[in-house]
Amino acid sequence: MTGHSVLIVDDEVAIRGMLRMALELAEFDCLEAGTIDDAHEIVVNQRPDIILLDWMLPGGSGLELLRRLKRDDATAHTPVIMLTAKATEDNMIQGLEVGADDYLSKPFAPRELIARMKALLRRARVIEPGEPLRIGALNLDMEARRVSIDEGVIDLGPTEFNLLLFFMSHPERAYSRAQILDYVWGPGVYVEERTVDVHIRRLRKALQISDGPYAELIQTVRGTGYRLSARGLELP
Amino acid sequence: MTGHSVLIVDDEVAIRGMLRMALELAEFDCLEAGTIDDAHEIVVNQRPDIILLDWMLPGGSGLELLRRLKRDDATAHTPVIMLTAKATEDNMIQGLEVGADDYLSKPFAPRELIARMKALLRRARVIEPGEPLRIGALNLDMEARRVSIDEGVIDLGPTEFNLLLFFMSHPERAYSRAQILDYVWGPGVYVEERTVDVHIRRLRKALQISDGPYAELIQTVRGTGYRLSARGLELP
DNA sequence: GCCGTGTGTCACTTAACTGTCACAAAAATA
DNA sequence: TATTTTTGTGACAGTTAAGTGACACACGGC
Repeated sequence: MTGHSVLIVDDEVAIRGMLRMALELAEFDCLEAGTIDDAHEIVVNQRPDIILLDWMLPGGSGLELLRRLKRDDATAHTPVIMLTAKATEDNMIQGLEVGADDYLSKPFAPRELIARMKALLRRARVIEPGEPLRIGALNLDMEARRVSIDEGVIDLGPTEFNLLLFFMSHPERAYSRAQILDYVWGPGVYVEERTVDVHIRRLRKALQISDGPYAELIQTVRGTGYRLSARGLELP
Repeated sequence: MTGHSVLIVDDEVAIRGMLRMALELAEFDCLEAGTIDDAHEIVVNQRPDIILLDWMLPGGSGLELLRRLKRDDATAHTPVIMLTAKATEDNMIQGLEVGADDYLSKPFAPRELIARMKALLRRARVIEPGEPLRIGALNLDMEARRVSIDEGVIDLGPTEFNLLLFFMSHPERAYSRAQILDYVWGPGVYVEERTVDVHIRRLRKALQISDGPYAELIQTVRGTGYRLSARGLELP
């Protein structure tokens, strides 16, 4: 994992410094930007391999930069990790809709940041904003917040929708209940871990409406949590 | 958030007392140490879930303890919050290098400390991503927590998965049953050594599903234990 | 107020996994 | 070959994890 370049976008010099130190120890090349305009310019000219983006930036939130990047073909495929201050409800989901690829809420462990960066770089899958997510005939439209199988609309509550959105944007990977809570409910929301089970069940039930095997997309990984995977399923 | 144990490492009794009070209110079990040696011993024997570590300690700085822990596989993943007089950048560099997970500079609000501890604990159980492990067509995907041969998914229980994970990350080397128990079951777990045999058998059986010689990967080393080796096997 | 909807939690059921045993088979030793 | 030691194997019961239905509460709209 050498030679990858990271762009750190944060307005606080101290935080940039800390991140830079941590990342350089992990052999990343660091670029820094304090404003959206700087960041945009650096992205266009220097093409970092990955972007760490603070949620709160002067002159528009991080979302604004994300939108600008994703609008531009050249940069649309750069993976972005969003750093969120904390518990601002559905930052996460909102960001997913616009096209961030992963999230981390402060305070976070440098180790985990690096682990996630590596995972993203390896996977090199980037969420396309606006593009509907689809698996077989299962279709999730972020903008309309609607899910359908073939032509049949699936009726999901907000939480189930977010849950499915999360899984569909992170397929083929197991998540613990704690992680799912973090991602879907937001950091700092304290609910029982088993609440996840109940919502998983509701989601599965909703997906079962069709006669396809879509309910089996969401698999339980015993002792760990859950995973969305289409492997081994016969999908149209 | 009940039942988590914290180790407080600080040489000032007054500070330890204050921390203990705050943490017990938040339902943490507290352990205390005043020196590095004490701390190290407690960590090894009692396995706290998280460590609060003062930067300045007699007989070496807190960093020294961090280094010692890091060197030891078993404790390398215990999250550590470093308490610093003031967050100097120097501290951060060195702290990050050896693996502290968060920093807090005195004086700090107990509330913030607890918030950060909770955040760290919640993330402590993240599923560590890693490079995919493969031998021939046998593929162990840590992120998905799934094993496959060619395209066929192998169904493993949690223990068998961990066992295979252990062997695949330490190939070509024989381990005693005691060692295997230590690594796979975790230290301090008392089960019969022959339990390993049974799980080895279950693992072999699962790997035999395919017609390849994958079950023979796990070899018996008579009088010693077991070993994973691909030598002499015809693998695609 | 009164609904309907969505949500989190609980108690209970069901299913899966685990550890241990007793015995069989194999290998080492005599 | 007979004996001893070590490992393989199938079955069992206890334990733990996940599935499930019901309920109570909060919320927004009427």
